[in-house]
Amino acid sequence: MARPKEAILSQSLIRDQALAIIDEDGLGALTMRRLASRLGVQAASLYSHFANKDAVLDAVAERLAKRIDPAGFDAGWQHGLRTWANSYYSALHWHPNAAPMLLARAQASGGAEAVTDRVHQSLVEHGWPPRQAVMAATAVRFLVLGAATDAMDARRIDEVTDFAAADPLGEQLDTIEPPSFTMALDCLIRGLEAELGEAKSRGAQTRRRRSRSAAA
Amino acid sequence: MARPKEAILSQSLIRDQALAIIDEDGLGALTMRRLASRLGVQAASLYSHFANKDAVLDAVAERLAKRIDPAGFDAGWQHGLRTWANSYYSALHWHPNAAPMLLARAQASGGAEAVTDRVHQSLVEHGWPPRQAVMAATAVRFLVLGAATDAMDARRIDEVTDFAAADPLGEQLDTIEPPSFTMALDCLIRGLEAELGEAKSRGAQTRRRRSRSAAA
DNA sequence: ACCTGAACACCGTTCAAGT
DNA sequence: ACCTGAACACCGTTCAAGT
Repeated sequence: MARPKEAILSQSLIRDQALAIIDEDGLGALTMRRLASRLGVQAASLYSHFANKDAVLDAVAERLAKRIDPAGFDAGWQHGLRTWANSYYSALHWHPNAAPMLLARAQASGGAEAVTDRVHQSLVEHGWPPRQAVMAATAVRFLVLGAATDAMDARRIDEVTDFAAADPLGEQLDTIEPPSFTMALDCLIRGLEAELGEAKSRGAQTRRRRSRSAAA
Repeated sequence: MARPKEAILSQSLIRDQALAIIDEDGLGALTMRRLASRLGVQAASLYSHFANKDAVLDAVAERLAKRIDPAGFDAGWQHGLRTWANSYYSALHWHPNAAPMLLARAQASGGAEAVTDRVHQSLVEHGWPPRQAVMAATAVRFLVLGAATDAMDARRIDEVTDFAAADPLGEQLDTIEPPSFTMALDCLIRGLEAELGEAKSRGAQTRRRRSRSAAA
C-alpha cells in the first residue's frame, strides 16, 4: 500500500479512537500499537499526524474540554463556577477512565494552563484578586476531577458504608440527588463567598493604610 | 555472588531508594532496573522482596502516609480536618513528585480506602452522616493532593499572573502566608460547617416525618 | 505527503540456575 | 532464602524505503 490516494488517517480519527480505547479499557490500555491496529494501520503511521503519544492525549483532553461550559459567569461568579463545574463533571461522567489523565495534566501543565484559564479570568473580572482566583479555580477543578474519578461515587459508598444500620428505612435516599459532588461544590462555593468578602475588606484596609502612610 | 550470607536488600531499603528516585527525577524515572542498579543489584532481585512494581509504590505511599496526623479530631472535627490536611500537605511538600502517585492511588483504591479511612471514621464519630462524611473527607483529600502538585503554588502563580500591574506596591505580599492551600481549606471547612448543620436538621425533619406517619 | 517494515532502546516480569 | 543471567512479551519512537 504505502501511500493511498486519500489519507486514511486524520488527527480527529486518531483522537476519537484513542478516547474510545480509554473509555473501553482504561488509560493503561492506550498504546500506540493498539491504537494503530484499531485504525487498521501501523504504529509508525500515527507519527505522521501527532508528534508523540502525549500529543494524542492532549488532543483527547482538548476534545473533552470542548464540552465544558464557561459561559455561566454572566449571572455571577457563583453561578458561573457552578455551571462550569457541573458541565465539567458531567462531561467526565461519560468518560470516567479519562479523569486520571486530566488529573495528571492538571498537575503537569497546571501552572500555566490554570492561570490563563477562562475560569480564572472570569473570577478576576468578577472582583477576585488574581491569587485567590487561582486558588478558587484550582480548588474547584480538583474537586471536580476527584469526584469524576468515582472516589465519591454514591453507589460505591453504599457498598462499603454500613448504610442499612445507620438508615434502616432508607430515608436518606433523597440525598442521593444531588450527588455528593454537588454537595461538596456547594460547601466550597459557600466558603468562597465568605473568603471573597474578607479578601475585599483586606484590600480596602490595605488601601486605607497605604493612603495614610502616603499622607504621613 | 548469587546469595550473600546476609541479605543485601530489604523492603525498607528498596522503598526508601524508590522514594529517593521519585524525589530526584520524578515518578517517570522510577524503573525497576534503575531502582535495582541504585541498590547495586539486578532488577530481578527486587522480586524477592516485592510482588511487583505496584507493591513498591504501595510501600512508598504507606511510608508517606505515616507522617499524616489524624489525632487532631479530639478538639473537634474542624480542627481534626485542618490538622490532618496540613500534615498531609506538608508531608507531600517535601515529596512533590510523589503527589501524582498518591493522586492515582486515591482514585484507584479510592473507594474502599476512602471509606475505611480514619478521617472518615472520625467525621462520623463527630456526627457526620456516613455519606456526607465520605464526601467531606474526599473533598479535603483532593484539595490537599491538588495543592501538593504545585498547581496552586504561589511562586508559580506569581510568575504567570500579571501581579505587578494589579498590585504595584506589593501590598498583597502578606497574603502569601498562609498559602493558597490554607485559604482553600478554610473555604471548604467553612462551607462544611454550614452543610453539617443542614444535614442534621434534614435528619431531624425526616425523623419527625417518620414518627408522624408511624402514628397515622 | 503518508504509510510500511524493521529496527533501537527501553520496559515489567519470569524462571532456571547458582549458593 | 536470595541473587544472577538470560529470556519473553511488550513499550514509544525513528527512519529509510516505497508510492
